[in-house]
Amino acid sequence: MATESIRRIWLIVSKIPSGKVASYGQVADLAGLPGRARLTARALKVAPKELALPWYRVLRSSGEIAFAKGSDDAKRQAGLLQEENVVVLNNRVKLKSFGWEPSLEELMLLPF
DNA sequence: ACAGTGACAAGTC
DNA sequence: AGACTTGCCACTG
Repeated sequence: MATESIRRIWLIVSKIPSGKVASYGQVADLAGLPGRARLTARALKVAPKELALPWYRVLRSSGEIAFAKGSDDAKRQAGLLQEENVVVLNNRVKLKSFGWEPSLEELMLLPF
């Protein structure tokens, strides 16, 4: 069974809007877990696929896709992002253009 | 108990 | 642009 922290991370990820991306650290922060970027990575790895989380909208703080460049996982992620009109060049996304900046209302809806 | 290992990040050089 | 270091902590052997 997933821990409370893991479930909070899943909740945040589910709120990243289509066409936008967030970093592992940002997701952890929003989940009330500052400094826990690696837990975000773990949470995505163990997430049951029935949740259908938009895991591919989560990138490194640099905007890079976390998977090794050229790997099947990286290619799949880039493809999913481009379907949402997010531009992926050389395994990375420009956070300046596509980074998610949650509005106040969105933050208010969070359960903490 | 203990050492390694992560879908990471920020700081330093 | 890289390469390293430290901090994070759940999980695994």
